[in-house]
Amino acid sequence: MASFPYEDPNPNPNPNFTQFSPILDPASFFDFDLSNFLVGDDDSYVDQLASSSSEKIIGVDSGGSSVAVDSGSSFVVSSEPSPSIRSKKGERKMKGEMGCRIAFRTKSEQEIIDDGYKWRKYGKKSVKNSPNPRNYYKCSSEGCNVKKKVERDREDTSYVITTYEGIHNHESPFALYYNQIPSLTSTST
DNA sequence: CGGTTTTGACCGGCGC
DNA sequence: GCGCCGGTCAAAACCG
Repeated sequence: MASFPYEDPNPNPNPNFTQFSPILDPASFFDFDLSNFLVGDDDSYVDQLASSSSEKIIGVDSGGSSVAVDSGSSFVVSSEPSPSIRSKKGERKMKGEMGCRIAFRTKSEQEIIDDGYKWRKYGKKSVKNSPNPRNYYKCSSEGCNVKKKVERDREDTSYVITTYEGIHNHESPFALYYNQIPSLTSTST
């Protein structure tokens, strides 16, 4: 089922879904409560997750695809960085780099969720909506300008909100790893 | 030595 | 025009 917009041309930075990577080190980052995702079409997702927690949320990406998730789940998908930052004319004055944005909230004590990619922290900022700082990461791979934002839930510091921006132009070193697993490769064809 | 992290400064956009 | 805010960069420090 396409519960989540996992229809990108490239592997998302968060393949840690039970149906995708049963081989990914579960002891590392599979211990989170993946049942909590964010849904929205802009930055308001934080506000949503802050107010809603036990209701079914329907997320719609810019493409028109609707996403339904179970109670408590939250997931954010956007083909654009921000639908509200475009000019009043309706034209996107954006540089046009990032393709999609995916945000999800996970219950974890550590915000450093290693998804298999190499991230380099390039900034830290305090957001007004949260007493906690927000960390900015960028994919270390050359040519891969994928960015990641990590911050703690302002309501539940037990939760971590991770926002991915862009699509990796390369396979995750981890993906390559489990791609070599004959048990998994058997899924192809 | 290379790569990464850290922290402050700087910048662009928006609102008022 | 100024202030606020979020986002990014950059120099230095640090670690392996």
